[in-house]
Amino acid sequence: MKSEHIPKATIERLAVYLQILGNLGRDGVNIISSDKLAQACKVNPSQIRKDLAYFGEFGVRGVGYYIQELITAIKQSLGIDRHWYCALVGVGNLGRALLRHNEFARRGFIIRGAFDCDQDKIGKVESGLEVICSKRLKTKVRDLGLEIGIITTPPERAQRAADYLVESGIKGIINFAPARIAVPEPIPVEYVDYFHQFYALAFHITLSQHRA
Amino acid sequence: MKSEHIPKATIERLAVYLQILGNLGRDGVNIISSDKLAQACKVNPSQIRKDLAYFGEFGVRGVGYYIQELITAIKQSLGIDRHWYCALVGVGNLGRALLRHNEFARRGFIIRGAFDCDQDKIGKVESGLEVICSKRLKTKVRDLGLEIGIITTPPERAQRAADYLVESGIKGIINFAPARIAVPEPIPVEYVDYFHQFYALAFHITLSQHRA
DNA sequence: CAGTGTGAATATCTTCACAGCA
DNA sequence: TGCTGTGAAGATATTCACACTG
Repeated sequence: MKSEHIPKATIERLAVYLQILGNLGRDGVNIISSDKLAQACKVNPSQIRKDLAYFGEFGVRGVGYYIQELITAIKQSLGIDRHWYCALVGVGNLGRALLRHNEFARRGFIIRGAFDCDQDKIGKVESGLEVICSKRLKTKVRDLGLEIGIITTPPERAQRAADYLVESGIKGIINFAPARIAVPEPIPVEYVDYFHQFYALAFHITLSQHRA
Repeated sequence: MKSEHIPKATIERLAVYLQILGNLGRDGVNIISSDKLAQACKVNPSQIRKDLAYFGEFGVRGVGYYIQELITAIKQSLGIDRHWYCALVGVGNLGRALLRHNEFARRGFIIRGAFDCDQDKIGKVESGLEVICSKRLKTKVRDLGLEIGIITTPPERAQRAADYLVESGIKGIINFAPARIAVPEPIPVEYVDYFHQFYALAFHITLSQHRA
């Protein structure tokens, strides 16, 4: 297959497959069929086969998928078979929590620069990183090889942070601030707000109670 | 319209609309058209009108939507025009970070119980909450009126946490642990893993570089 | 012969286009 | 006149069903 346009939903599911495969691999499982994997992540088996087919042929007919190979293949497909250096902008509560969270490095997203525009914060050290003035992003992005920007400012400062990042030549942005940002077309932006999931849950609970 | 089945994507967008409307409201804007709102969140204007139509008629023809009214209407539609009491299971790094994060209470999700199965943690106080043995969930869920369970355990303990929560009569679960969990049909589960967004971003960046 | 890979069929979501109302 | 609300059309995504292969 190796098609051009890949559904957003496929990417999300690949991340889920990866998670499950990782846990299975740790449990010592070596091979899995699309049916079994489908059960584990509650999707349709053909969905899995189709999702994988966008990137290549990773299975063995009559057998299934070798877990370690499949993990490698998915990581390659997503582009996470390598390190990504990140710039974090906004050293508030959330920013500090993320800086301390060593899961980032473990998953290959290495925060190498912490930025803020607050004079009181600049120069202080957080998790081994000196907080640098946001206006110096451009130099640092170049010198440290930063590719991903992580915005953790308050909402009203998110756009400015995005502007600095874009200007500095960043390749993509993850925005944790509860505000939409505008960036030039080619730069991808992903939004993180786990309250969305809380809202969805509240909605589903309310709905089922309404029916009852 | 007031239809029965509502697309998952619609719920996600409602959360986005809410975010933008909130920011606009704070900026003193009173009325907005679906076109203007659509620009702000980069979706199709009909999409917004259709999303809202699932829940009722909130606009004024020839005028647009009164922002405060619309916010109220969306909150009601999602079931977040009230408080939700939550149980947090797993007082590790992530659990502690969430307990300290007062944004939860501000958005109406009040963590009233912190649970763990580690004897060393039980009895300690975190952000004003005494950590309680997970086995005592049932009593506490009843006594404190907890409705939502938040799982912040390591992946290998997520299923057990889910089992305790289900057994205790919880109405819905948010799972921050990087593992899928199985629960009986009627109980809704939402997964939170912001690395999914990092993966999606890495994918998009890699894709665009590959094209270049 | 079990289980993948995939074209065809179905289901779902999004966008269009315009009727209808303030 | 301007913008909502919505049926119909179009675009996308999911599932089916089976040919194909190790």
